[in-house]
This record gives sequence, C-alpha cells and structure tokens, in this order.
Amino acid sequence: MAMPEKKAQASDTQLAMQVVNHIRERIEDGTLQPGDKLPPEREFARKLKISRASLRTGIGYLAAMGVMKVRHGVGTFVVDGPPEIGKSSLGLLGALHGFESWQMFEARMLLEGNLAALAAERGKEEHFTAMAEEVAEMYATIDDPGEYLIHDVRFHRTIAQASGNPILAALMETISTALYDDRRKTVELSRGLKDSAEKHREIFRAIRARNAAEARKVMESHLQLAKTAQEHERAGRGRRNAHPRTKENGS
Amino acid sequence: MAMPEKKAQASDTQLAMQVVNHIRERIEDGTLQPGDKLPPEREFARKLKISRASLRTGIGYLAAMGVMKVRHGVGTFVVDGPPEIGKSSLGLLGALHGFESWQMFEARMLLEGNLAALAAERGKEEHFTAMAEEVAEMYATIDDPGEYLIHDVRFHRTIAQASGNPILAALMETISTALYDDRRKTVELSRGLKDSAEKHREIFRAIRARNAAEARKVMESHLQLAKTAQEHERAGRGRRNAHPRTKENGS
DNA sequence: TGATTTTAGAGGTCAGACCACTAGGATATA
DNA sequence: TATATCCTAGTGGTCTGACCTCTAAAATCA
Repeated sequence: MAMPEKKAQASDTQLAMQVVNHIRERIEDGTLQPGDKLPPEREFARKLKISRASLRTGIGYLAAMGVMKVRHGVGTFVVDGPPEIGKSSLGLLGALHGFESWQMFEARMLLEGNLAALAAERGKEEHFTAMAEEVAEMYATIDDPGEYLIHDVRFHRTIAQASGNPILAALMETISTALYDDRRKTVELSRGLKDSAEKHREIFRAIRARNAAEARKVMESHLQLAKTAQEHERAGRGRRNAHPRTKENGS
Repeated sequence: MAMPEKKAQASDTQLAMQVVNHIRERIEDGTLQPGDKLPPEREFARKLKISRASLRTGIGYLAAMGVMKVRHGVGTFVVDGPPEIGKSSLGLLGALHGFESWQMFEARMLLEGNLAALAAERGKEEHFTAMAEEVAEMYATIDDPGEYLIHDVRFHRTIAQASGNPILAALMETISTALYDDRRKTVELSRGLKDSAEKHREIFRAIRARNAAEARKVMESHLQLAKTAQEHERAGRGRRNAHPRTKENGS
C-alpha cells in the first residue's frame, strides 16, 4: 500500500467528494473491482443519504478521472482495462497551454524508450510470449491496416506492462491515446507496414535479449520514423487553418 | 496548433459534453484565458439553452480534469498556474490498480532526470536566473523548512519549464503533487536541508553548463536521496496497516 | 426459427425552490 | 478616525420529483 492520502482538495463540493471518498474506500478495501457495476443511481443515492443530483456530480467527477464508466440505459461501472491518467484532459490542457505536436512525440518517445529499456531488464517470459505473438500477428495482417493497428497497440501496451511500472505505463497510455487518431490515419496511408513490422520485431528481439540500451534505441528510432511519416502526410494534405477548430473528426 | 481533435468519447453525456466542447472552443480561439471567470451558472445555462444541472455536470467534468476551478460563492475560473494532467486521478487509479511507492519514485526520477537533461540543452538565460535565485533562497531559508520547500518546488518547476516541453512538465507536476504530502514531512524532519541545498546547486550548475548527462545524473542522485530518506522516516514511525484505509489524514 | 414489438430498468435532463459561502458595503462602536 | 460587526448581493451547492431516452432482454408474431 502506498499512494499518499490525497483527500478532497480544498474547494471541491462536499457531497460530491463524499461520493468520491466512499467509492475510494470501496476500491481500497477491495469491495469494488475493475469491471464491477455500481447500484442504480436512485438506490445508491438513498443509501448514501444524498440526492441523486449530488451523487451524479460525484460520479461525473470519477468518470472524468477515468475511474468510472457510465453507460446510458445500462449502468455505471468501475473502469476496466489499462489505467489512463487524466484520460481526456490532455486535449483541453493542450489547447489551454499551447502544447505542440512535437512535444507530444518527444514525451511519447521518452516514455516508450524508457519503458522498452525497463522491459528489457524486468520483462518476464509471459510478456515475451505475448510480444512475439503480436509481432507474428502484425506480419499476418500486413494487408489489413485496421487489424494491424490493433496488434501494434497491443504490442506497445505489452511492453509497458513488462516494464513493471504501471504508472509509467499509464502515462504512456494517456499520450498514446491522444495521438491515436492521427496515428491511425498515418498507418493506414503509409505502405510501410512491412517495415513497421520489421521494426517491431527488432524491438522485441532487443528486449528479449535483455539489452536495455538497444531496446531504447530501436524503440526511439521506430517512433522517430512514425513521427516523420506523420509529418509528411500531414504536410501533404492541405492545411485547414481557417478556423482553429474545424471539427473534422469524422475519420 | 497541434493536439489531435479529441471529441466527446463515446458514452459521455451529450449536454455535458456540449458544455465541454463550447468551452474548448472558447479556449482554442483564445476567448478564454487562464484565470478568466465564467459567467454565473444561471446566466450561462440560459445562454447555452440547457438546464443549470447539465451545465454543472459539464463544469464538474472540466473541474475534475483540472481545467476549471470552482470557488463556492465566488465563481468558476479557468485554471491558472502550471498544468497538471489528471490532477486528482492518480490516487484513485493507484488504489484501483495497485500502484506502489517505488513506482512513483521511479516515474518521478525518470521524468525529472530527463527534464534536467533537456533543460541543460534548451534552457534560456531567464531560466538560469530564476534557478539561481531559488537556490539562493534555499540557502537563505535553510532554517525554515516551510519556506525552504516552497523554493525547492519552484526550483524543480523552473527546470521543468526550461525543458521546453510542457507536457513532460505537466506529467512531472502530477506525480510531484501526489508525492507532495509525504515529501513535506520528510523535508521537515530531515536536518539535511543544507545538503539538499548543496545538491540543488550542483544540479543548477550542471544545467547552466549545458551538461545534459551530468544534469540527469545529479538530479537522479538527488531524488534517490530523497527517496531513501523518506523510506527511513517512514519505517521509523510505526506502521498502521490494521485497516487498509485508516483515514488519518489529519496533519 | 427468426424478426418485431413491448417493456422494465437505468441513466439523462429539467424546473424551480431553497441553502451556504464570500466579499464588500453599511453601520455601530470605541 | 479607526475598527469591529452586521447585512446584503451575488454565486455556487443541494434537493425534489417528474419526465425523457437508451439498452437489453423478454414476449410476441410471422
């Protein structure tokens, strides 16, 4: 047990924080596990002796932090899957503080490079097996960019797990997610899937060989390529800078 | 301009997201700047043609992400100060996924080490000046742990800024905040403030000399010391493991 | 058997009354 | 005048309870 106690920062609504703390306790004592479903709002509110509105405020808060997941008409669940710190805040904070693309890439490269190095030092057989599998799948789906990407993501995620540091993994997950949309387009358009698969195999080999320095280096060069590819592609299609927000999120 | 468009992830409430997106646009087009105040809820809700409840849901979401700050009886403001990704989620996610202390330290050390190296490469004169000032202040407040800590934090924050990558800076800020409480106790209890100041000066010198490798190394050894000190101190006072959550968050 | 409709359960939104906090102005007091 | 106290306007916080919408599964029909 570790995380320093971090109770309701000053200024957050009392009742909402009551909900947050209640749930925190349930999580800490193991009553709530990832994937579990919360009681219906009306019932839960009655149990906590607060109004449904307040309960919802608290749940909204948890949802925003990526701890809970609300499904309309179905229920509210404890989030499952890899943790992501600050799930959806990167975009907003980015707009607010003027983050730039190259900074995202730099952050990602730095994190993944180190993740790869740590994975080389601490990875377990099971991780290697999983990585090998994903690499194989990449080769197998080299003609199906959509499928390919799934294994690509899984491969990187496995490395993150193998690093043995879930916090770093979560940070990486956060950044990757933010980069995801663009990356998807890139991968789909670039014919370089074979080269990409090759690169991934190199990374895998370095990690399995427990060569941390090499793992870091290959990983960084891999991401460097992705970055460059994306920049070219981005430069290719005309810029749409008329209005800062062109809501072209179709894809 | 950079951040990939990241519209309402599936499943988030429509109206609340409408608020979020509205504010996002205002931020992106510069209408809303850090520190700005939002209109009163009743008025704002009327303007957006949604109920106050929905508006509040959206604002709560933004507050949870660390983008907005609500002050009871005063108003709602765009957050000022250094960005922090996933402001308050680390603790919850930690409890949920079992993060451990050493992982926090490792993450911090990795981030700050790289931040220091980048600062050495890219820092500007103004940053060096600010750092020098903080170091001087540290020496000056060596007998006042409370004051000392303020400059300590500012010093590290300046390095983060000097790195030129606000995303990495934000990540480090997040982790530091989570570590803050414990760290505070540590610093107060350890008589090593003089050594600490010394260490900070070393870091500063390495950065100003633009010696990235040295900066990283010294920074890491500094944090390593802090970690060790904290562990000793933690071991010193009796453990309280009876109940996983002993709500002794007084102090 | 397979497609369609119904329905129960859960979250989403709303309106409007009332509570609580903050800051600053008005007033009383020394 | 200086200072302490009170009052009040403005703003967020909470509550109630009705009604809307969505999902998934059961019931029904072809």
